Amino acid sequence: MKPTAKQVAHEADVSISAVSRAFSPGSSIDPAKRQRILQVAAQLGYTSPARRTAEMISAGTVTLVAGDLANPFYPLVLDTLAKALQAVGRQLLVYTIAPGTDMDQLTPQILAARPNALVVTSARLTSDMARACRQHGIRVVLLNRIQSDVRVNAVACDNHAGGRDAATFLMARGRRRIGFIGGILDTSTHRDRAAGFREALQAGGQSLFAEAAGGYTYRGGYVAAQAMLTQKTRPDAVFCCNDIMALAAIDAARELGLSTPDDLSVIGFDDIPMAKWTSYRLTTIRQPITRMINEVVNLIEAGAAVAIDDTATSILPGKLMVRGSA
Amino acid sequence: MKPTAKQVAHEADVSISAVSRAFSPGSSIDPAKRQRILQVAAQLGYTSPARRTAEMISAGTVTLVAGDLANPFYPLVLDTLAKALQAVGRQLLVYTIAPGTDMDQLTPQILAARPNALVVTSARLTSDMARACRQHGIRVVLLNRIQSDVRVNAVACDNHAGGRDAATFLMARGRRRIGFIGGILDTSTHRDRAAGFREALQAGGQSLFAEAAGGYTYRGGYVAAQAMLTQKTRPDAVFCCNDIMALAAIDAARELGLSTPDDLSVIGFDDIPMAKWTSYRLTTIRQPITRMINEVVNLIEAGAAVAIDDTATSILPGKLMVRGSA
DNA sequence: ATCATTCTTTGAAAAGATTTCACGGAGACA
DNA sequence: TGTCTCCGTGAAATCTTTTCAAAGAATGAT
Repeated sequence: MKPTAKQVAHEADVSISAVSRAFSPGSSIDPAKRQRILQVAAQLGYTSPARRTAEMISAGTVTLVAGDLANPFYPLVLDTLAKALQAVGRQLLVYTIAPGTDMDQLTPQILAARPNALVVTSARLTSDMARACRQHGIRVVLLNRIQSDVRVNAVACDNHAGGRDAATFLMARGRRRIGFIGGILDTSTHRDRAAGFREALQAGGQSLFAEAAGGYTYRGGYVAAQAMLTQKTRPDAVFCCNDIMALAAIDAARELGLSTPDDLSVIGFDDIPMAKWTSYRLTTIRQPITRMINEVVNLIEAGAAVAIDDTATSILPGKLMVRGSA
Repeated sequence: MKPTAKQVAHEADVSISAVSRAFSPGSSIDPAKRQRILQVAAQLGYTSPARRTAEMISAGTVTLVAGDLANPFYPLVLDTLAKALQAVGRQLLVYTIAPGTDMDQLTPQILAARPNALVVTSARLTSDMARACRQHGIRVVLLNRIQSDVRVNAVACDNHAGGRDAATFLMARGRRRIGFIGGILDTSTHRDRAAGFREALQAGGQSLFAEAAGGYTYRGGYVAAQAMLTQKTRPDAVFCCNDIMALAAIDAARELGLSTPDDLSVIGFDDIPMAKWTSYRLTTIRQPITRMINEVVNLIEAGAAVAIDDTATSILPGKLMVRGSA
């Protein structure tokens, strides 16, 4: 019935010992032979008992690689994901990496834990990592980041539409000198939000009045806004690529004696809890976190059934929350 | 050399099969017999291979139970802990629970993952849970919470001294109507900070001018501050039990046309990133996160060597960061 | 109350996997 | 070239899990 080591040994024309050795790391065996045995074993569907229990243990484990916990949006994501996974009885392993770093040095650690799935948010997935995951049968879901260079599942907010909505809204309010403070240039969130924003501006007969990159941080957003607002002619509105930069822009304006929204309209993206604070009342595009996480969990759960290499991309609509800042 | 099932069987006067069954959950065996076998096995130091690999896999896993990710202090803790554990090659499992909830319903899930250690922050550890952990040899560390009803390790900031420092500082600035906005009454952070604050006030010949509880949330802090500031005679200073409530107090004051620090001095606790933002420039007690996490990791690593039931409590000094708000 | 049936528990034995052992061959070094 | 060491190997020994058959306890129907 169940495939045994003996069958594998016979098929691969080696001894039973060799099969056992192939499955225990660190035992002395010719790498080529191990490769062949593993291949035959995979074909017959054989797994060693040790590996079987290992799979038992780590069954239902999801690894999250988070890039930027300093942005309050991501703790929110983490919290939502943690609760969603708890609800379906899965475990959540968390790794964080410094923003901008890639995750290659973590690869061995991550793979050693043998998670069922890998959720990556706000961090770059290298193609090496993607390949390694595919090899180990680990389902990968990119959250809020779309990469065309690797074929993986992705769930994101409709950043393009969000950018468009922001532009449309500002133009409808009669703004004529509209600026944009971006995040990190080679991220899909930056690109899509910028593209949608620019596109709608163009459709409304306007073009970008000013532009800068704020690196998704408060500090960066503050510096960028300050620079924009101290020009000879300053913008009367800015769309910021995320909320903390938008809050920074409001702070910078305030520091210069400008008031929002009279002197400067500010729109952000994310709808972090601070956006509601009375000092800010930030108008922003809300990301549908709960729905996004549901989608992620669905993809992970489906992953067990469906073939592993399908590339589903799920884009969910954001929602413009109009508060006081624009 | 190594103890085998046969030895255990002989010692416990049962068959080898029985020993095997005792170790595989769900097999039919008399519970009393299993108990006896497990005890003999523990005495001889025998573990079944399945369990051995299971221990291999989950070796170095630390579980964090976080209660309140909405307070930006805890994402900071999470990030620091994640990086520290990554550095020593351990895995971090994360669970979150709604603030105020206790963690008993998570117990089976948490134990099933067989972590090496459990770090609990901003959540209540029940004595059942503590007992279960002790039984399974899981080292427990309470972070930023001290419970006298269970005997576990704890790492915290010196909340008492922090409260004292806040009071001393406000009095030195000539404040005479000093209020306090607390968190949740039955938390040790609240109690210790309040006690230290009150004590120093008393030593300076003053007493609390006003007092309210803000539940550690922005909303709660805002409401509390608003209520205090709309009294006939309002306080000229408030010490808030954490930073988000302090920011809320500043917002509430601002909304009422009061300025900080002229009309109202505000001091917080934690030193979250937002405290530095130019709209707030919050004077606050900084918690030494890095040192606290180091301490936690030390306790966990030491846990392997030292006996399991020692009750180490490590209190680290905070530091008053003087900015603009007081 | 009695008998049949089923379920649980159990050790013996079979089956399966890992570890040990002894051997053979490939390089390293004199 | 000889010897020594180290790696890879299958056979065999050892260890563990699983299957099997039997005994006993519990349940239920008559």
